[in-house]
Amino acid sequence: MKNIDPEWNNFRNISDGGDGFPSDMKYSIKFHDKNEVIFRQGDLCDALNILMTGSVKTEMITENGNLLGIEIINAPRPLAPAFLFSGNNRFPVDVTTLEDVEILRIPKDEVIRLMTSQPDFMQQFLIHNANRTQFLTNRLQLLSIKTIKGKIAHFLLEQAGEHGDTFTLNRNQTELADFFGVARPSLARSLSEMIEEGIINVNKKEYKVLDKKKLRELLV
Amino acid sequence: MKNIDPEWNNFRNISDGGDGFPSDMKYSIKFHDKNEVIFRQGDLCDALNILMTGSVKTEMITENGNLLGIEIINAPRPLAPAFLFSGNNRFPVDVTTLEDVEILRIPKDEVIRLMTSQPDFMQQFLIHNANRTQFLTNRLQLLSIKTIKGKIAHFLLEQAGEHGDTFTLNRNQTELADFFGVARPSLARSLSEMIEEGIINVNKKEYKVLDKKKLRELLV
DNA sequence: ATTAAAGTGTAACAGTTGTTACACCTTCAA
DNA sequence: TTGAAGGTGTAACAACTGTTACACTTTAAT
Repeated sequence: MKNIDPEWNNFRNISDGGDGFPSDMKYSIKFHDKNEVIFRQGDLCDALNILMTGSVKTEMITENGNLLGIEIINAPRPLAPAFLFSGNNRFPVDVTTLEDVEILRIPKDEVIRLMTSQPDFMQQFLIHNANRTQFLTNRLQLLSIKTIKGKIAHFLLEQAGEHGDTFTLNRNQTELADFFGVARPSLARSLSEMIEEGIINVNKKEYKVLDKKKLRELLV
Repeated sequence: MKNIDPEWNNFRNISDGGDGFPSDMKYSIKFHDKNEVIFRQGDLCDALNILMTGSVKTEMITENGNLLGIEIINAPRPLAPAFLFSGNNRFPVDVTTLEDVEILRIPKDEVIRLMTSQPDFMQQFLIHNANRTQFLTNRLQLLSIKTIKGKIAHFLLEQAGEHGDTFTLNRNQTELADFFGVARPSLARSLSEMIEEGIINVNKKEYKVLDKKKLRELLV
C-alpha cells in the first residue's frame, strides 16, 4: 500500500539530454497551488501527466456520493498513465494537490514516439502500469473483506510485514475510515474493541501489533 | 462489464507470418480440459499467456476464504498480462477452465522483443492493459457501493445502457451474489423488494428495467 | 495564551445484511 | 418417468454497521 515507485525515480535519466529531457521532446509544464483540484473524475486524459514535485491525493466518488479515498501520491510519479490508452480515456478519480505541485505534460503521440524509440522508457511504463494494476487488485481485495475488523487486520498485517510491528501511519482516523470505505465511528468502535482484546495498541497515529495470531484469525 | 476486447482479435494479424505467427517467434501451446484450475492465485507469472480457444473464469479468494467472482473470459484474450511486468509477478486470481481450452504461451523476454520490434503489438498490449485497469476501477466502484440495492441498480443501469431495458444475464443468482460480494439470500431479498416496488422484473436470468428513475435514486 | 478547528472516544438506536433452515421449482440424466 | 442435483423464494433471528449526537483532547493560528 506504499506509494513509492522507484522505477520512476530515474525518469530524468531515461530521457536525459542535458536538462533532463531529450532536446526534441515535446512537453509542457504546469504549476498548481495547494488544495487545488487539478483533475476531475471524467476529465479527458489525452496526455501523460507526471507529478514532478509536490504531492496529491486521489479520491474516487461513488455514485451514491460517498468518498472512497484511494491514495496519496508523492513526486515523482505519473498520474493515471494507464488511462492514456484506454477506450474511454477519462480520469477515474479526482486529483487534489496537497501542496504546490509541478506537473509535466507529454502529449499522447509524443509518448508513443518515446516508447518506440526508447525501450527503457517503454519498460518503465510497463512496469509502472503493472504495479498500478497490482495496487488496484490489492485495493479490491481489501474492499472485499466484509467485516471492519477483518479490513483492519488485513491492513495492519500488511503494514507490519513492511515496517515491523510498530509503525506510524500518515492517515488520521477519518482518512483511514475513508480508505476502508466505512463510517468513522464504526472504525473507532472496532479499533477500541481490538485494543480492549489486547490485539493491538494505538496511540494517535502510532500502531503496535501485539498479537498477530489473533489478527490472522480475524481474517477467517 | 463485457469481456470483449476487440483489439485482441487481430492478434493473429499482428504477428502474422503464414501460420499466424512470425516464423521466429518463440512460443508453446498448452491444452487443458474443462473444469481444470490452470493458474492459482500466487502462481509465478513469467510468460504472456493468451487464451486462444475456449473460456475460463477468474476468481479471487479473499483472506477470509470467501469467493469474490471477478469475470468470465472468452477467447481470444491474454490472461493477466499486466502482471508479467509487475514487481511481484504473481497471478492475482485463480483461473478455471469452463470448457476445453488452448493457451498460447510466450516467454517474457520474447514479449519484450516483440514489443520493441513490432509497434502494433506494443500498442495492442498497452490498450489492453489500459482497459483492464478501467475494468478493475469499475469493479472497485461497484464494491464501494454499500447497499445491495445500490449495487443492483448500478449494475442493471450499466447493463441497460449496453443492451437495452431487457436483457439476459449469463449468471445465476448465486454467481451474481458472488459478483456483488454479498450473500445469496440477501440478494434475493433485495431483488424481491425491487420487483415488489415495480422497479424491475426478473424471470430466471431475464431482467427488465421498468423504472430507471427509481433505480438512479437507489444510487443516492 | 487563547480560541477555533480538527481529531478522537463513546453511546443509543435504527437499519441493513448475514446465517440458517426449509419448501418449492427446474433441469437433466438414468 | 423418476430421482437427484441445482437453483430460487422466503422467513426468523443474529450480527454487524451506520447515524447522530455530544463530550473531550489535541493542534494550529492569532
